Amino acid sequence: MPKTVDHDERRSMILGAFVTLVVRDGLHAVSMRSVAAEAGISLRLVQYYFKTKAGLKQSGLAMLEKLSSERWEKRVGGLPEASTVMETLRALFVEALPTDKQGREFHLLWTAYAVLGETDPEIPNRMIVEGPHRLLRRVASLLKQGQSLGEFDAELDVDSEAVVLIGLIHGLGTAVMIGLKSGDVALKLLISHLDRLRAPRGPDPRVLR
Amino acid sequence: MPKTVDHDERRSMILGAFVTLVVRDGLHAVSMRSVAAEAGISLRLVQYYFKTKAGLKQSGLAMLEKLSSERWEKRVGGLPEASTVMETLRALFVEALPTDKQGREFHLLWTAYAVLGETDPEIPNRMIVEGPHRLLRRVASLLKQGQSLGEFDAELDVDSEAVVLIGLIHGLGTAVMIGLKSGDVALKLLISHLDRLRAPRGPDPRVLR
DNA sequence: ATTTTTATGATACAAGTGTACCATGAAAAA
DNA sequence: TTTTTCATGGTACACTTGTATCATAAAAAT
Repeated sequence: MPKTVDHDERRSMILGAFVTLVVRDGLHAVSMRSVAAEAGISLRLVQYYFKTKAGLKQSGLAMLEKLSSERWEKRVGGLPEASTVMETLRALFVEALPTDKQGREFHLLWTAYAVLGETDPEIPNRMIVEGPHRLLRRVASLLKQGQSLGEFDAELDVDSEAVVLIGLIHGLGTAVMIGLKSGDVALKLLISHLDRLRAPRGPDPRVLR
Repeated sequence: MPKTVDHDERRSMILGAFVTLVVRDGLHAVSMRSVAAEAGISLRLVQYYFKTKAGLKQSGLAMLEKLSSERWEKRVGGLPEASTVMETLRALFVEALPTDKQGREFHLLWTAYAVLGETDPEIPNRMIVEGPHRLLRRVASLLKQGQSLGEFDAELDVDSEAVVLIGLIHGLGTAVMIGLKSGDVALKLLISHLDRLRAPRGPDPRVLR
């Protein structure tokens, strides 16, 4: 092999340009040529590293999924050792709501893919549903853990509440995106909703009273 | 004027073809020519009645908004005279969730436009936010009415709860669309959520405690 | 009966699209 | 040193796109 170039690095560099363009012009408006131009390379190279446009779009979605997973892991990892489940979930809200530029980008990207996946057979449905499903299980597991620690009402059906939570996250996220409500308000509403799930009576859950 | 053709009828006929194509191929894939073919007319006529493609897309969104308003009015109007606020809201859920074909179409269309509006300057943001905003006020007003009738907890901040409700409707709707959860489950979750807002203790709310 | 207006058809045009193909420098393998 | 393999450039092809233009049947207005 000659030039010994790092394919993975090359690919993620191109995907960076891809994401930039999707955010700016919309997923539908991105072309092989525009990606090449944005990445500062030739059209031929975009073909070389992704073969087809469908490949590029699929890789874009896969990368989106991976990146968001990593960010979430990192944020949870950065939490203090003795954090409550409540605090962990709050961190998820901050991460998932489109409050900052990164959050807006993610929401836009994901929703665009969700819409595209509804009509485009080149985007398999499982690629869309996979991420939310993982998140769903994770939230349910957190709620269950919170239940056993006495943070949340023991009567709750954690699976149901998890669905409601991620539905609420996405729905409020969309409300923020279109400018119906601000990110701050959405976050506050999400937290108040979570407060409703708290264990009844007793200010400190760890002290049984 | 010669042929004396009904422009409005013509336009809504073409918009019907437009919607059919958006649902089948996605908003991004609809072209002037495909709309013409689907409507069984010539390309020239699509131009004639909508001038430009931007005009077609804007009219599509406007029609979507109008149709959904009308459907909602009709459903509420069809409710029995003595319906509770709770029942009215339940009717909204059934109408808004993508449970049947029509519901799925609406959710897909609206979300596609919301995504498009994020990057396309030809779709003014107010056209996107207008519908949700009207719905928001309506739900808030219903909740308030329900409060004064004793159906809902008097302590509730109805405006906040309205935002949570429409966020939940949209979020769960998306969950149904991508196949994360079924429409039945989503509806059940929405209703249980509404139950949480019920007035505490007291079987007959109209009799004070 | 002539003129004007309306509704429609056909088509041309420039731009942009994804993909395929051919060429080539350079580095590793032989 | 020759040969093979990899990374890249350039470009051509067949389509599709939105829009503009020219033409015309027919009906209303004059």
